[in-house]
Amino acid sequence: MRSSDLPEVRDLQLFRSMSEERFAELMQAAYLQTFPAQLDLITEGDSADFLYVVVEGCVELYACWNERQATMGMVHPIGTFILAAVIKDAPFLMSARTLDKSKILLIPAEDVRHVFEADSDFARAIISELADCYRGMVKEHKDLKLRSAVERLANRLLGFEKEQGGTGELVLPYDKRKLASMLGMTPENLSRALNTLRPYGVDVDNNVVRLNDMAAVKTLAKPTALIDDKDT
Amino acid sequence: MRSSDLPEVRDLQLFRSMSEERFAELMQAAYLQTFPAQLDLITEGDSADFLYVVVEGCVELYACWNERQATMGMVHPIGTFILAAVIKDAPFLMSARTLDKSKILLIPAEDVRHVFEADSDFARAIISELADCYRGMVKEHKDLKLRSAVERLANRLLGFEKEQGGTGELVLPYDKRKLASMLGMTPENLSRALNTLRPYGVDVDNNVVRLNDMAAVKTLAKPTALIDDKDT
DNA sequence: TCGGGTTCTTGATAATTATCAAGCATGGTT
DNA sequence: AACCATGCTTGATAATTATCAAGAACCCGA
Repeated sequence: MRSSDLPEVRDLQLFRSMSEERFAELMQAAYLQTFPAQLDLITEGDSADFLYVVVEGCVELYACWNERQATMGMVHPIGTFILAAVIKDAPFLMSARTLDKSKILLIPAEDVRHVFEADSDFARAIISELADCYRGMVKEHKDLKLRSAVERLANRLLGFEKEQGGTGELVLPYDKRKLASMLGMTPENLSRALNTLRPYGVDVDNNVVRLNDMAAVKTLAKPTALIDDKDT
Repeated sequence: MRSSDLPEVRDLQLFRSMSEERFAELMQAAYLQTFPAQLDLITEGDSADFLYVVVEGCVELYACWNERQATMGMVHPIGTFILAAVIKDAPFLMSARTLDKSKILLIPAEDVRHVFEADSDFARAIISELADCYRGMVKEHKDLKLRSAVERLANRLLGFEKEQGGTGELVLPYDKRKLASMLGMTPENLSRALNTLRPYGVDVDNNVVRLNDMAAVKTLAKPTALIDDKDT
C-alpha cells in the first residue's frame, strides 16, 4: 500500500495529525481489499490481528449469545472498527460482516500498537477516537435502557431525517430486518411500531418514510443531545 | 494535595507509569474531599471540570430521560469516572451520586488535558483505561440486548459469587432497588426473578444469596467471557 | 414502646414485546 | 407466464415485563 493511494484515510481524524513518514510506515504493511456483501470479516472471541478501516461500503457489527443475535452498530466510510481490541490486544467482543460490497483497509495490529507507542500525536488521536466510541456506546445503552421500542424508533427516524438533509423525508439506510435488530426489537414489532406512528404523521412507503408532522413526532420521541446527537 | 498522601491513587493503572514530578503536578491542584451518602456529584449535561477518582466509598452512575432513571454502573475504589468527558471537554452523558459516604479525589480537567498532552506515558495509560471503559460498556450493552431479565440476574449472581471468593455464597453489594435498576428491571420483577431461580438452588435470605447448585444456575445463565468477565 | 418510614414482597392486572403461522407483494429466473 | 424465494405485514396468541395496590418485616427516632 502506498500512502498516497488513500487521501480519505489520511484525512481521518485518527490519522490526520501524524507525520507523513509515520503514516507511510503504517500503510506500508496495510492491505486494501474489496469484499463481497454478506461476508464475515471477524468473529467475536477471535484475537485482533488488524485494525479495520471501512473505505467504501458498509459493515455491520453484531454480537451473539445463546443462539440469539443482535446488531450492535453500523460502520460507514470512513470509519474504523475494533480499535479497542487492537489496542488492548484482547479478543473481539463483536463480530463484523459486510452488508454491501465493501472496500476495507486492514492495518496490522502490531504496527498500530508500535506506532502509537512511538508517536504521541497518534496516541492522542486514538484517545479522542476511543472517547468518541465510548460515548457513542453509552448513548446506545441509554437509548435501550430508558426508552420503549416505539420511542427508540421515533428518535431514529428523526435522526435519519436530519442526517439526510432535513427535508421531512428519509430513506431507511438498510432493510427493516436490520433496522429492527439495531433498535432491539423483532421485525414484526418494527412493522407494528411504524403503524403506531401513523397518527403522528409518519407515512411509510417501502423504505421511504415521510414525516408530515415533525412536531408531533418530537413530542413523542423527546430527542435529546445526550442520547441522540452524534457529536456531543 | 501532596502526592505522598495517596499511594493508592499513585498505584492506579492510570497514574502508575507517569513520572513522579508529573504526578505531583497533577495532584497539586487536586482536592481530596469527603462526601456524605446520597449526594449528587455531577449531573448529566454539565461540563467536565474535574476528573473524579473514588478513593473510598461507592459512587453510582445513572442516567435520566423523560422522568425515567436508570443505573448505568457503579464505581468502587480505586476507580475513576467521566474520563471520556474530561478528555473531550464535552458534557457528561451520565450523572453521579455517592451511595455511601465517600472520599473522592477531584483533579481539574484542565490539568488532566495538559498533562496528557505533555506526558506520553500518561497518554498511553489513558488509552488503556478508555479502551477498558469502552469494552465494559459493550459488554453491558450485549447483556441487556441479548438476555432476558432472569438470565441477566443469574449471570450477575454468578459474578458476585466469583468476586467474593467462590464460596457458593454471596452478599448483594447494594440494595435490591439499585440492583434491579442496574439489571434493567423493576424491583418487583427482581423479586419475582429471584423466585424463578429457586428451583435452580438459589436461596435468598435478605441480602445473602446462597447458590446450592452452581451447575444448574450456569446451565440457565450460560456465562461467557465475552460478556461476563471483567478482564477480558 | 410506639409510631413512621423504608424496603421488600406478593397479588392482580395491564402494557409491552415476542412467537408462530399465514398471507401478500415484489423481483428475479426459467 | 409460471414459479420460487424473499422481505414485509398482519392476526392470533403467548411470554415477558411493568404498574398499581396492599401487606409484611424491619429499622430508627421520639
